[in-house]
Amino acid sequence: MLLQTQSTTIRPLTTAHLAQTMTLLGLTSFELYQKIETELASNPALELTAERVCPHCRRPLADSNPCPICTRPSNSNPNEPIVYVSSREDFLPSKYTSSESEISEEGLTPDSEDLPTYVLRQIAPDLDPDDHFIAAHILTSLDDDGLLRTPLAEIAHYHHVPISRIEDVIHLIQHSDPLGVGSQTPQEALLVQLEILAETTTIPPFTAKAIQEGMDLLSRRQYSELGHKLHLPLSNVKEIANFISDNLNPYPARAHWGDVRQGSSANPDVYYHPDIVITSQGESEVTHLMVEVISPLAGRLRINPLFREAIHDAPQEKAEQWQEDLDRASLLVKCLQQRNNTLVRLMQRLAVIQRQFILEGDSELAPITRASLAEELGVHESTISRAVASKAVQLPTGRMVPLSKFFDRSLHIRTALLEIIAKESKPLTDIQIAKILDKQGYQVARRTVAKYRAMEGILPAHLRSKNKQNIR
DNA sequence: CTATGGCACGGATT
DNA sequence: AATCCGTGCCATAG
Repeated sequence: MLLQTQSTTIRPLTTAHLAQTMTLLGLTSFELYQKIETELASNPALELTAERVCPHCRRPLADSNPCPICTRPSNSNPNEPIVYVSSREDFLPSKYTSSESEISEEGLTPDSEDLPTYVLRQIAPDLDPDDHFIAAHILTSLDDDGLLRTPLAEIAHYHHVPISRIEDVIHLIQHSDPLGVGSQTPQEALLVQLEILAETTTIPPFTAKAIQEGMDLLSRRQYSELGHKLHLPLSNVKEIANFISDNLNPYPARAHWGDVRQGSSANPDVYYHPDIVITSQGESEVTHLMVEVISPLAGRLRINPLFREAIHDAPQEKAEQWQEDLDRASLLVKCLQQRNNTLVRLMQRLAVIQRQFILEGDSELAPITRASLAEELGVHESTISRAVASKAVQLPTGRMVPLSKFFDRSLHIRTALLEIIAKESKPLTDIQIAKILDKQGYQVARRTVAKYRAMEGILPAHLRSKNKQNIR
């Protein structure tokens, strides 16, 4: 394996060293930024050097290694990705909103973890700063479906504000992507989506009414009764039902995270900060991948040499304090290096294994486990787990995905499934889908097909029509 | 009778 | 040790 980061030979590990490395590894670049910032402010032994820039390409460099792009041998293997630590200015966390830290604490599942942050970024520009707390509270209270099950009164009481104000914030949240998040019921979510959709599409008459008044009948598919209630012929009711199942999603969070496209209709001010950025260079056969592990600092963290000098003739009463500062500082620097080193090695390997996925998309994702990678790299499994958890990657397409997606065991099958359903001329049952998948080389039980379908938010065959339009 | 969702079990993964 | 995931069995809706 070429291109290692030269500088870090691993020294004898103290337990403190180990513990801190572990901690740092699990942090996102934003959290890292916070940590270093406070340390920098309180510890005189640390200093941040001026940013180092590659003399050739003017690329900012975050470690002491030579510029990986300019020093790279021209005959290098194109499959060998360039991985390095970068401090690109446009990803520096100093630009992030400060409300961030409050959001990501609750014990959410990894998949939904980023939803609150994602939504908050969208609404932040329109949000009264005083309401940030409320928004954060609401967003972290969402269940896995993106619905808010907590009574509004409870939230209002907690923040000592009138319910109407909570409702205003929710209104804002509901109208961001995924549409309808933060609704209290599936019904409400549908109505929000319907409202937006009405601007661009024609909607069967009485759809809103059907949702409002006949939700239970609708979900139970008791169409004839519903028709009776609304005084509509059965054909109209079926039309409404089909429209809803084709265009609306009662559980806003279900199939949406991961589909996040940047820049589309989302607010341009919205900042989604990756911890790792992958870009591709060149075209066709000789595409090179460049992987940047984002360093949250413009410049390099090191021990202040003056401080190191000064400590020799420190006044008696300060000596102990200073020594402690120095130790802490050097520990942090070392651990930081090690964190970066681990991440670089991890990405080095991942970029090779998942090259196809990065370039081609979901269907090419190789199903690998953290454990197998840990073995290859010769590190403990938990190291990989930590490194992978809660990190966001920006792919060359601009898509943001959680790093954990690189370890998704079933994604490739799910995309195959998605494709089958997209192409179907008439709704296929789970068993039929299972058979087709089997022909394609994916052996899955019929029951599993059903689960994947649910994961993707696709309705069962009998209430699916061939109309393959999505929300928006 | 067929298609699907719920529950729960066991093995793999973290 | 805790959690996740695929799967089989069974009840239920259509």
